[in-house]
Amino acid sequence: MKLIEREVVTALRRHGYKLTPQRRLVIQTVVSTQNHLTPIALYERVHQVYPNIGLVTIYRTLEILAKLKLICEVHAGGSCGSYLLKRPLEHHHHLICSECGAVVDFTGCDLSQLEQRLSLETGFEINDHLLEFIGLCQACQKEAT
Amino acid sequence: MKLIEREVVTALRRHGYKLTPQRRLVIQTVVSTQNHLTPIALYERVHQVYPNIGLVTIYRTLEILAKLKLICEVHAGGSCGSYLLKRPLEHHHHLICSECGAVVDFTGCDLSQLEQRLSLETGFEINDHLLEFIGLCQACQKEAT
DNA sequence: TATATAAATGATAATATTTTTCATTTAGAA
DNA sequence: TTCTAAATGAAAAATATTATCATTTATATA
Ligand SMILES: [Zn+2]
Ligand SMILES: [Zn+2]
Ligand SMILES: [Zn+2]
Ligand SMILES: [Zn+2]
Repeated sequence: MKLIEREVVTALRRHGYKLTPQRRLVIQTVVSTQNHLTPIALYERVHQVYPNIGLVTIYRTLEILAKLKLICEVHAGGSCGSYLLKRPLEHHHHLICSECGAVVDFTGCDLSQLEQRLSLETGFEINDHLLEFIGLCQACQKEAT
Repeated sequence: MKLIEREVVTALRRHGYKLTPQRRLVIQTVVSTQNHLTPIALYERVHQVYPNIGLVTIYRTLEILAKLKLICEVHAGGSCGSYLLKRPLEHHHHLICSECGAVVDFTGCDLSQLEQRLSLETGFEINDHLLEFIGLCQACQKEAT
């Protein structure tokens, strides 16, 4: 068993979750791919070796792994289905209030240095980036007191 | 009519889309809120003043506005439903191949200066950030030739 | 202004995704 | 080995999104 796999398994155990063969397989699959996977893509892979598994089990296992912060969510390419007027038409990003959903735009991200470093280190041809800051707007800060 | 609203309307016209009362209302609503909205939240608002509107019209209008790049998508708080093992448990981000979904992790984002600037400028209390780079991995670059 | 026409709408159905419910099975403690 | 709470999977329900199609309408043009 890979070291990282053992770590995930141990974390599950430590939090009192049982280690079922289904969960083992989900973990094995997640550990052994470099790609991000949707619940359904994951289901299809696990299903190959364990045809009896239910899609719900995938959802439930992902839920636990997310709660224990053992997996990350990827946004690029997908859609969270929430939209906003593009106020400055130029390149900009958002500062978002997690409480009320208010959005403030900002320009001047300057990630070019980081981008160049990553390009060199990984060989990726970088085309775009996604940057958001999450916090509380002034109004929601006051309400929280 | 607000200046920005007129700009959106003009852009629609310029691309040959008809200006229906339904579209006007969707645009008005998007223009007049600082919050990001889901299709359904938008539907509920427009529905108040135009009870006959269909949810499909909201979807279709958003689709057009997105294609013309007149709206932005927001990810914070939502879920794109794609997951990945958290390989370094420390704070890190992702470099994602838009072609094959391969993900490379990187650390050292250093956004603290930008974060501080935004905090001062907007009064937000910033708690988190979302950062992803999107591009083509080496393998997919070769395939593209 | 009246007319023609392609585009847009909304009702409905279809598809896709995610969550609930519940009877049965099972991992792990004792 | 036995017991019990947790986990599973089938099925249904709830949500979200997209497709189909008859009807309506915005706009170009006569
Ligand atoms: Zn940027
Ligand atoms: Zn997202
Ligand atoms: Zn790739
Ligand atoms: Zn960071």
